[in-house]
Amino acid sequence: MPVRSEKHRDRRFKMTPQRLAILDYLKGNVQHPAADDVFRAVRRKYPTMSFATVYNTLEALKKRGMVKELTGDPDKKRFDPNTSPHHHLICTNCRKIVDIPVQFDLDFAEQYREGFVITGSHIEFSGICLECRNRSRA
Amino acid sequence: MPVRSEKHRDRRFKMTPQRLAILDYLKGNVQHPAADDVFRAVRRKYPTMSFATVYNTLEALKKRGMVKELTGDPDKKRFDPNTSPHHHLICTNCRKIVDIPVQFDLDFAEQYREGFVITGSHIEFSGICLECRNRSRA
DNA sequence: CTGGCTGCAAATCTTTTGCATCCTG
DNA sequence: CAGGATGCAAAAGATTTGCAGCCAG
Repeated sequence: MPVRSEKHRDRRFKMTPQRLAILDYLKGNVQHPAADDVFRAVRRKYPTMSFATVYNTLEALKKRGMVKELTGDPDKKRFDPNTSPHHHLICTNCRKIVDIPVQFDLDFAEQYREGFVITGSHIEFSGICLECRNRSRA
Repeated sequence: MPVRSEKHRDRRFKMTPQRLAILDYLKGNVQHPAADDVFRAVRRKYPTMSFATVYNTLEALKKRGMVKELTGDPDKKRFDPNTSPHHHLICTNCRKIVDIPVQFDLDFAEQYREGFVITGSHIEFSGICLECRNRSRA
């Protein structure tokens, strides 16, 4: 993977007002928003913001490693601006997702790799959040 | 969770020809098929099989713990008839998913649980499968 | 200037739902 | 026979795409 292409990619990442607004919304956001959340939030400032731009921007950010796409919510794609290694804990009731900034040793025997070259790992803990427990008790 | 309700649920699980065909297709299947895969495969024997029945049946099986829904593929819901505890390795290129029948110690400090009661965990390893490596090399 | 970006709408894809009819238990 | 299950079609969501015009670098 030549450094040249990396440079080119970054040079060609135009900082449009829309993209700045999306980046601003994502910065420090720990809600793990879906494209629709981003769209609704950013549209307040930019009423002409379109879905296509949101999807396009999220895809561009994903390619550049600036956000990660989450798979824990089976109903829609959600995004995480926190790109440092961490895991997730998701409420099976309300789909809230929180970060678990803990490292685990996840090495396992070659024999189970089925010819894959392993590039990463991610743990998805499931559970019920405090709010949902309180709600169901009411 | 009263035993009574469990009995009722099972008693009311009617074994229709369609459901038997879906169960037969799923049995021992290690492809982690999506609803569409199930539909296309089972429709060969039952040309009148409808999507609604496939989704309905998969949902019913999921409720009864007979299949598990996977989240590793962000494009669609996939199902796993292997209900024994295991993890997954997914090819980031072709989305092939293989089982990793290894146990890990995934305990972590209370302080990170954010008030959740944890009910489960699942590791998603990512990588590139042999076929995709060979293909890209060609 | 120019190639990438935006907005809008239409198209795709996946999954869900309403409802009349059917059939398992 | 009753209530759950099926099939069909339409609806609902989420995501993608085509394209003409726009603008950041």
